Amino acid sequence: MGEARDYIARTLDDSLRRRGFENLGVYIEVDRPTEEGHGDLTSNVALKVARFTKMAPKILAGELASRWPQDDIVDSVEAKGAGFLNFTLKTRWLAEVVNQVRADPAGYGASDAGQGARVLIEFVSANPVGPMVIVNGRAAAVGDSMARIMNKAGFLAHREFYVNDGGNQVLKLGQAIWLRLLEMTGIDVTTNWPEDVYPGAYVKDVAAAWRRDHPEVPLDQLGEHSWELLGDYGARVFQKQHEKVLRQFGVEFDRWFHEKELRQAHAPEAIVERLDRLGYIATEDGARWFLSERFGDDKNRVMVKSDGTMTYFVPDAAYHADKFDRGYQYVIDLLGPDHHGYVGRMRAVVQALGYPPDRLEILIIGLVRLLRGTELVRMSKRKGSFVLLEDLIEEAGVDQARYFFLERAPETPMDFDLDLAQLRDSKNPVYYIQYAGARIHGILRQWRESEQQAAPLNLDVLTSPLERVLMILLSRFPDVIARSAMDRAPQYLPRYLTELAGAFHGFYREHRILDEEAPLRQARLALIEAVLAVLATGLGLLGISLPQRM
RNA sequence: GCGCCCGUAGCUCAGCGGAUAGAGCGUCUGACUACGAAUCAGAAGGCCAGAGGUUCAAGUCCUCUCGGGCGCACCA
Repeated sequence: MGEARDYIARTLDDSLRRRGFENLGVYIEVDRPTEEGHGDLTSNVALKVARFTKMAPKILAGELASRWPQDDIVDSVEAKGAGFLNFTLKTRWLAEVVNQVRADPAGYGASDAGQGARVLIEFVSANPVGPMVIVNGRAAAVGDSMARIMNKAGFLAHREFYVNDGGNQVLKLGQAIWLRLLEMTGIDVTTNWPEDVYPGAYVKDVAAAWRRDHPEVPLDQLGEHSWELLGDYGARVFQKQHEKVLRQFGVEFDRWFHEKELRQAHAPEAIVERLDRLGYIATEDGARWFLSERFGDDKNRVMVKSDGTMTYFVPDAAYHADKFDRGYQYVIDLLGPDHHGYVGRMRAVVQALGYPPDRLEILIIGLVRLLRGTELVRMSKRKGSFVLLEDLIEEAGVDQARYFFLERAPETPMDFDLDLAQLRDSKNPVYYIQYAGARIHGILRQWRESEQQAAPLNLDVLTSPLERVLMILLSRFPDVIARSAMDRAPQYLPRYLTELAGAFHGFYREHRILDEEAPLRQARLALIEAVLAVLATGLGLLGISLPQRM
């Protein structure tokens, strides 16, 4: 399809030049039409260039159509409407896509849209002070699939999880573990529980685990001086947990980047010094401020508090500098909805440090509201009440959960209906796609078990409209992936796969395969094998399985 | 108050400045003695929140208004 588009665009350009219209190439667009009956590809170039050619779009389109050269790709050209050119491609040419897919079933869909650009996608980055919740699952699904899609489209994308194990949060976690340890000795800690320490009951398990690992330590020797130690222990426990749950969810990170390492290397201090040398640091009220307003931020930001400690922002700035220093051309952050107050300052610091600010792409993952039926489930990390990602995986399954997260635009707020996600019936759209694959597997299985002889493959016999629709969809696959990668929009893929599955189901109802004469049978088998390959690749990019039987 | 996201069919949402705005669910009608009915064919359902503007062309871009969500710490 891409090939046909390029060819048509070139030919249009030639025709315009022959008429004496030079340099109109940028106005040539060849797109897939939004409506049926407008051909396989369409161009609005006659409308676009009207003000340069001083020709009525209708007339120019008519002339371009009537003088279209003979070729193997375009079957017919029609001038329609206000000046549109509608191209119908030769069915035989389209059928070549079947050979293309069969030549490399797993590789089909790849493109060089990304031109090998190195990309770092940071996502989830949940603090290691508690279990992962459903919102983390959305970021995990989006980030992971985005990386898979971008890699398929010729980018070199890496996945990274930033572990906030260096700050105050970990101390607070240590304090909570300490309190839970005291509790185990019979002391009442709940009555005077400190307000800013997580009361979540899950900390009890961590405390118990620590006790098992360190039975020799007398509990009365623990105190405030132990918080860091206990916190580090807890952070490691939770990171392990995160890794495990994410792996279950089909998400692997290329690197877990520890804030602690940055601190040990004094990278945060270096960042403040760097900004200071550049003249972007001012001292006021005993604190050192980054003058981020100069770079479009709402207000200046404290980097070093008056007590000498650094704000969370500083190591994070150092982390981002590190990303660019490692040679990534695109740095993509997927942040939670509660972080969009953070975007301005991060952009500002990147710019201040001399990195290209437009290469920092911050995508805010929309809020996930949980419903059970119509009832809103309230979540609060501080109160310790929330639905865990592992519970969701258990209840809904990986395939369903990932599909729900990936079918809509990442930045839009969504309602996640736990009841609906648990439905294991046809209402769940992921089955629709998987069922198409299972049907094809069934037919291929039956074919292998039959006594039928294979015939030489001749794609000329694929002439029915329903076959044609499948071929067009197959040929669009690389474009869909490329566009999904360029727009950072994984949601294009579920929609495409639903369309492909639907086209297959329609074809399947209408046409027989194994009952046909050998040439047609062979060609249709090849066609559905190609459909299967694309379904498998597409679902694979989404991290969704394609079972052979359902 | 300021900033970000969102207002499209009864519901959940697509829609890369182009032609008659789409899909799934729900509703209604129909289709299996045939490779898997978790399927298919069809119908009904819309002042794209509202008002201005830019454009040959606006659901799409710009401005304002209204409605919903979220964020605006010497917290992380």
